[in-house]
Amino acid sequence: MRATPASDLTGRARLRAAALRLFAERGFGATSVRAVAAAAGLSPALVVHHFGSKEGLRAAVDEDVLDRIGAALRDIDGTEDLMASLGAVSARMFGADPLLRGYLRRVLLEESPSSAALFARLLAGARVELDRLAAAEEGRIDGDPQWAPFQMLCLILGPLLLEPVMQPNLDQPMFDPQVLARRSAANQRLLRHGLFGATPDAEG
Amino acid sequence: MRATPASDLTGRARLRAAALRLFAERGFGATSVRAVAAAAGLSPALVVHHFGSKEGLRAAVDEDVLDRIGAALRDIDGTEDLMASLGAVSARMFGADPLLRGYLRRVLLEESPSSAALFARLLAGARVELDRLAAAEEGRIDGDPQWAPFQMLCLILGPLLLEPVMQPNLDQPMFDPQVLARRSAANQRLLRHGLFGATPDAEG
DNA sequence: TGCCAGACTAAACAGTTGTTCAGTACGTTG
DNA sequence: CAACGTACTGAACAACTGTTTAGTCTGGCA
Repeated sequence: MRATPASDLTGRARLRAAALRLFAERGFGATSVRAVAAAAGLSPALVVHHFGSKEGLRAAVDEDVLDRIGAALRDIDGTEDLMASLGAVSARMFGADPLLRGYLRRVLLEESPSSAALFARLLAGARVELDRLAAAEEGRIDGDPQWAPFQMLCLILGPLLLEPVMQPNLDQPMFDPQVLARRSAANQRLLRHGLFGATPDAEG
Repeated sequence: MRATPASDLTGRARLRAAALRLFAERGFGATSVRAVAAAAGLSPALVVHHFGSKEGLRAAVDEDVLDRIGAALRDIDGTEDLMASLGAVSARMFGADPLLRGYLRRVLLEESPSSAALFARLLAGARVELDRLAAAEEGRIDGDPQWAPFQMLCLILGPLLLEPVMQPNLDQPMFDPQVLARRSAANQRLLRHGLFGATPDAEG
C-alpha cells in the first residue's frame, strides 16, 4: 500500500518530515527555517521554493498530519466491536508515532482551523461511540448527555496531551500497545460502571 | 513617586505580568523581550536588569504561577466535602484567570522541572481525593487502581488543556463558575457510577 | 543535438532577536 | 553637602530571522 517510493523521498518530503520533527519538539515559533533545512540536509531557500513561506510549510505539515489521522479514523469507522473501536482509536491514532503525538499536542491546544476541524471530527466520533455504548448498556445517559462525549474525549486525549508529565510517573511506556489496550479497557469500564465496579463478575 | 510603592506595582512586577500574558497567548519562543517590555511600557534593557535574561524572566513567571497554584491547592487541602473539593480544585485553580489557564496549558505539555513538580502535586492530590471517594463508596477500586488517579486528572485537566478547541463547540463559557460546578458534579457521577447511572437518586 | 522546466544552492537582503554599555534620574545614607 | 546604590533609558552590538535574487546543475522532451 504505502509504497514510500523514491518520489516521496524528494527534498519536499524531507523538508516536511524535518519540519514535523522540529515543530513537534520545539514548537513552530521556536523553529527557524534554517534549522529545518539543515535537519533535512538542504538549503533554506528550498523551503520557500517548495512551500512559499514558513507558514506554507506549517500548512503542508498540518495537512499531512491531519490526513494521516483522518485516514486512521476512516479505517476504524467500520468496526463494530465497542472495545476494539475505543482501543483502536487510541492505538492507531496516537500510538503510532511519538513525533505525531508531539505535533498533535501543539496543534490541539491552539485555536486554528486545523485544530477546530480535527476536534470536530473527534467529537462526532465520540458521539457515535457513545451511542453504541448506550445501546449496549440499558439506554439513556444519566448525567449531562451533552457533556458526556467531552468527558470521553478527555479520557482518550488526556494521556496524549499529558504524556510528557505523566510518563515520568509510570514505569511502562504509555503508548506501548499492551499498555494502551489496558488503558482503553479501563476507560470503558469507567464509562460503563464508574471506578467502583457494579458488576465484579465477567472478564478476568 | 510611584503611586503605590506597595512592593508589587514596580517595574519588575509589571514586566512579569506582561510576560505572563504574552507567554500565555503566543508561547515563550514566539514572544520577544521587546514585546514584553513594550506591553509593560518599559525598556527592554530592564528585563535583563531585573531577571538577568529572557530565560530568567520565564523562570520568574513560572515561579509566580506555581506559587499561586500551590497556594490554591493548599487552601483546599482542608476541605472534607467530596463534591466541594473536586469542584473547588477546578474552580480555584483554573476558573480564576484565563491567562493563568493559557500559561498552564503551555507549561503542562512540556517536560520541565516546573511542570514535573506541578503534576506530581496534582497526582498526589488526586490520590488523596480518590481514597476519600473510595471510602465514601463501598471500598476498593474495580479496574487498575494505579491508573485511576490519572483518569481522574484527565477529567479535570482535559477541559483546561482543550479549552481552545472545546469552547467553540459549547454555548456557555467553559469556566463560568456555574458551568464549572455542573462539570465537576458530572465528573463525580462518572467516577462513582459511570455514565449510565445506577442510582438516579438525589443530587445537590 | 539544443533547450528548457524544475530542483537546488550561495550570497545577500532588511528586519528582528537577546544582550551590552554608557549614562541619567533619584532616594537614601555617610 | 557628597557619595552611593538602584531603577531605568537610548543607542548600539553581533547574531539570527524569513525571504529574495541570481545562478548552477540535471533529466526529459523537441
